[in-house]
Amino acid sequence: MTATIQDVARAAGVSVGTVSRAMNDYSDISAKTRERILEVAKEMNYRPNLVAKSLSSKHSRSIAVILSGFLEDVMFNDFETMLMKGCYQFAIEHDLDISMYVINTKTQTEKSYEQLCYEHNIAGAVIFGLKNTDPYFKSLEESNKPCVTIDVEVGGENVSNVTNDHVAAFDELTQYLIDQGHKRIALVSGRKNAAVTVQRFEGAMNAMKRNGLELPKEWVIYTNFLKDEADSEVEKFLKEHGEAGVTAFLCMSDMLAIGTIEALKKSGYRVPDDYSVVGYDGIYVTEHTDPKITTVDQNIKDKGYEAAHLLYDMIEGIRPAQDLILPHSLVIRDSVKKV
Amino acid sequence: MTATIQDVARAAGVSVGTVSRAMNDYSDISAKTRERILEVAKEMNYRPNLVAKSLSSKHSRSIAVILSGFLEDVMFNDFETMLMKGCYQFAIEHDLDISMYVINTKTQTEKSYEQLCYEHNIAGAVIFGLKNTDPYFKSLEESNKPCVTIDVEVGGENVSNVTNDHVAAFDELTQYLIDQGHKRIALVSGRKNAAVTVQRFEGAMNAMKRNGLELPKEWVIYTNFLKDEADSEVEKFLKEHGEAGVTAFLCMSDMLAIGTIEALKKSGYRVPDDYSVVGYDGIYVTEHTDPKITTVDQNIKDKGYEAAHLLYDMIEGIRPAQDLILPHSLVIRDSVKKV
DNA sequence: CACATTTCCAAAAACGTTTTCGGAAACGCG
DNA sequence: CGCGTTTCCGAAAACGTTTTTGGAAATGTG
Repeated sequence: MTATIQDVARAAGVSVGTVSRAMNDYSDISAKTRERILEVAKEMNYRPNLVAKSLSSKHSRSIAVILSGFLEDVMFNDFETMLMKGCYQFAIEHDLDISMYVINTKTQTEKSYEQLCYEHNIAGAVIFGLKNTDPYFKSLEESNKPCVTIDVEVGGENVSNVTNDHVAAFDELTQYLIDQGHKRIALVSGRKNAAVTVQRFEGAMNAMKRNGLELPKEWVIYTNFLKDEADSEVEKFLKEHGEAGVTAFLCMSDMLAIGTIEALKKSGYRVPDDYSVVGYDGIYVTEHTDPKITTVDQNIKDKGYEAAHLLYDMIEGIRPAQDLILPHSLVIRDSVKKV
Repeated sequence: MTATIQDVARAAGVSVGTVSRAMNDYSDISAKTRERILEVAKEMNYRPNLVAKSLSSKHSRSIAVILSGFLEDVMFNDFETMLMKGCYQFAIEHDLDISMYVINTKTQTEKSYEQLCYEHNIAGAVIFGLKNTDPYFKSLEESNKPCVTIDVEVGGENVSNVTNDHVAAFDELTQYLIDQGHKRIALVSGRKNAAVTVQRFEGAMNAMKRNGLELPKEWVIYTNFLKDEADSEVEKFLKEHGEAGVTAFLCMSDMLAIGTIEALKKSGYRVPDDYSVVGYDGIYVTEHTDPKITTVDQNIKDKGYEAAHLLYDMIEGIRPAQDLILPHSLVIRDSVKKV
């Protein structure tokens, strides 16, 4: 079996408390005994039991990534993975214990955020995938445990948010389309009341108004962010408003852009020759589609890293809860043609 | 703060042991007191601290997914995510506590598998991403904790392996190409000595020999499973052996297929009209490329689910360690043309 | 009714750590 | 040398559970 602190203590001829002090680099121990204990520990291949450590210790070095709806949507694999990579990167660099938990709307009602933290003895979490109707909104706000949400504004004393300036980013994306000469632009939108939808819509409108452009009601196509919906809805749009002279589709996500392109191709059009299309998110598929999709990269891995960073600082009392707005970048590829 | 078992005991007027018995549905407690305790617990919103539970309890209900090299390669996001989804699915259905750990070749030397399990009090793990030179090979074999590897044969009393019949699958894929009339087929291969490469090579050769086909040395293109390598190597191949009359590229992974298609397009060829290409893995990008790529789907999510399942059964003593071969399926799409 | 058995529960040990408390030894200073 | 500090470390409490042990009460049996 694996050696415990008791075994090390016995072997080194000291008490367990002393071994603990040696292992944790405390001050009230002589250099000589520390050396000796460390040596013995190494020889015995001793590793502290993190569970016991976590139970006993006052301040926990464990954080978590909480993914809501992970098991439900098949779409955004990249997003979650890249986010986690960022978080894990930070955790490893700072020797934090990190784990991942999956929740959904149902489990959110059964167990508060604070309870989840308590159950697993974690100091805080980076939370991704919350819908704005989710019970966790209240749960987080009321919680004493710090947390960092991604792309969703919660409020509360202990909750930070890491996001991009989606309004500005979408404005920029729209402006790019306009700069390429597009004047009649259809908007492929996400769920009507989702926070991200609202922000991106605002960005689009800002750019259009600034350039004296109109966005007729019939030109906005609503979906639930699902590729297949974009596919069928755009197909319908082409049938109904094909003669309206639209030259470009401004999509609120990359998956919607992919669906849009599929619909266009199916209807016999070429992208970008007949219609231009842009996406939003910067998931890696956009590099491999035909044509490669012009999009806004959210740098999701950095977001994960910075979220973990901020969480850590909140836990350690280095930084207070705050909102962090990370830079985005317009990625120009092949799905837009100058007209 | 959150209620502990002590608080519940006090509130219900019983001892902590009794509360524990009530919560865990043990037999030696009267139905009446159980009811009462459960009620009190519910009212107080009591949730057992899983860390304490895990420390105290003899048999742990925690399993883990261990990802090796997670932070290194940017390529196979899908793979890991889908695998995890499968594992988490099983865990949630069976009320297991599941967590995820990231290791790499370096951390493998520092800490054995058994130590990692001990540190986190986990009963066993599903392990993905091991390279055949990794230190964990020995570590797993010597370990007392059960584990399930994915796609990699380790050996040892407590280690199972969940995989596909890659030889048969690649044979099938090759046969499909042959059935479509292709006789001169180039092979875009992965790392020379990797287990998966060897198996897939064998499958390809089986099909070719059976059909009386040859595979000249110059027609096998080696890569490290990286898309960009496929891109450049195939480009080189076209320059050097463009006149050899090759009509199809048999790729050992989907990413290689994507790279191959890019190279072909860059060189002015159309897929599948000028050259046919097939991939292997079934990652979701292949559905969105142009053309959509014909491939072999490994059903990675099922693999995750079954791996967790087998792990659980090993822990509970229901099934012994064993190798599980899951079905694959040929997914015919648009990247192959009949010649 | 006496005794054996069963049912139920309280008390306490155990899990492997950290942390607090207190005291012995070493040291410094007059 | 005596006394106050400081340095170092052992003992024990604490973290929140589960599990073992033992015994009182309830039940069954003759």
